[in-house]
Amino acid sequence: MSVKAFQQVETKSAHDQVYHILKRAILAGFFRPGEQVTIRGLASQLGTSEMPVREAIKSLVAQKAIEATQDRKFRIPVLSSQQMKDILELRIMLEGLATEEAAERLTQEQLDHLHAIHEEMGEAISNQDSQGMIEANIRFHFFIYDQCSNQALPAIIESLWLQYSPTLTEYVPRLMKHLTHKDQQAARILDRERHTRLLDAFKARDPSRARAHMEADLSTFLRVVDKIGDSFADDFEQHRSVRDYAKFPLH
Amino acid sequence: MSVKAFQQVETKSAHDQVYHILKRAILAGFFRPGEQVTIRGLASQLGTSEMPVREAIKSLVAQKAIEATQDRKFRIPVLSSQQMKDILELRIMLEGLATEEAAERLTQEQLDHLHAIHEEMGEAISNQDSQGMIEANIRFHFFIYDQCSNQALPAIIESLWLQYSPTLTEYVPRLMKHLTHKDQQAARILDRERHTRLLDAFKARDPSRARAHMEADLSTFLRVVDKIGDSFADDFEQHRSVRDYAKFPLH
DNA sequence: AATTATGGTCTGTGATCACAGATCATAGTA
DNA sequence: TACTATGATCTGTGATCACAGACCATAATT
Repeated sequence: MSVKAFQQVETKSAHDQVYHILKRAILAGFFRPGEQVTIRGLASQLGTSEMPVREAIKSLVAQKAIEATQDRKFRIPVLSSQQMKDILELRIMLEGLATEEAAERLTQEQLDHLHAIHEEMGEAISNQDSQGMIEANIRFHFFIYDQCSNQALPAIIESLWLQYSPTLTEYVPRLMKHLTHKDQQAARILDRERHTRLLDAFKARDPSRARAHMEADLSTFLRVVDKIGDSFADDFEQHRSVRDYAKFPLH
Repeated sequence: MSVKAFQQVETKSAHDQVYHILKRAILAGFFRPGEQVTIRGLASQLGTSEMPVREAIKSLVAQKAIEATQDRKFRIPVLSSQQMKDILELRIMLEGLATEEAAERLTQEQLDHLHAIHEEMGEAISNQDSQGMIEANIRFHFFIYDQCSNQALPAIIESLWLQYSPTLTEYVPRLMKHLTHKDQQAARILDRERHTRLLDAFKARDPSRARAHMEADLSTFLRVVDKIGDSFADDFEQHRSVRDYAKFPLH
């Protein structure tokens, strides 16, 4: 289910297509926290009518990926640093478990596929293709999670990512400013470094080491968020901009 | 959010009301696994039009509380014993954590409220009021989870309950048959016994003991499901019956 | 000039309708 | 009698419309 967010979904229903497009767009950082989303706006930009968009938005509201405000509008949630930390705490548990379970089951073929995604991500970094980098990162993680033995787990992890991604995307460049220049340089290849360490653990057939790496990386980020706190969270504003959905075609 | 499923929701939107009614109905075992739910059927029985019901169903589909079948119908999911075990495994982690966190924060007032629910459940058992027993049980658990420090946790737990409750309700009487008569007698007051032990741990201000009790009880059930397996899961059929929504008034 | 009133616009909401696909009972046919 | 064909019915789906509330810019009034 979750990795399908970045695959072509072969459903005939317009509602499902809109739903998956919006999920992809949210995960890819296409929306900014606090940004308002409107039914008619999305409908016209996606070339469909209100109905499928309404249902998709309501579905995402149920998953807390979109927020229904008191004045009867929809917007992308703005997470406080406390909410970020809460979700990170759960991510450490759940993605740690999923990583360990996946490590116990990964076939050579699946490992090769992970390597392929890893290479794609390397190319995206080389080409300064941040969009491609983000998408490769998502596909890398969810390909792992989808291999875990607990079938209920990937969906929960995905729901956390959906809540968390827009604020995360907004946080990252701001977190960068709090790092030294040397650390910034390191951070640019950090994701890939993490993936390399994970792949090593997978190759070594060491599930607990794989889990430890995943947990450690998320814990590092948790500490950073905890340190920075809400010091810059107050300037999330209501965003409204013309959106280019060319990357998420409906047909 | 979650405990509100059993409170009066003061929203003006028909969609939200239908959504909460359906959640309550699902958690309370009102639907049987495999049972078909239809938009027009619910709309007429709830005295509203198709639109709010459509949106509510789509929301619940996104949470996997309702399943969209391949032949374009909606039905209550039928979970295999493996799916039950997967969810139970996550429940042990998540409800264990939530219980521990709640135990660290419970005020005396909240403890008193838990006692009150505990008493209600005792009366329901005495009166053979199974509906009241189930609802008291739900309120007892979610009142605890709602007190945990991690604000993202209760919603995840609720989503697991929504997936899990219909099949669980169907399982229980069948599991009973696999117990000895003496064990059956014990099982009738099992829920209350569990709650008593939990309340003791809460009163003793012992979070880790509270967590251990919660985990142990769920683990016991996990072992039972594992032992019984899918031996009787094949006779879940498509149910269709006239539903009495009198207990879930829309207005 | 400052305040109030007004009207247009944008929002979600609920209702209704036409339609296509699936299903099933019934009637027609071999 | 057994099989087939047909038509009624039920399903979700998508589109469209009217409506009320919020918002805002503009005009009228004090």
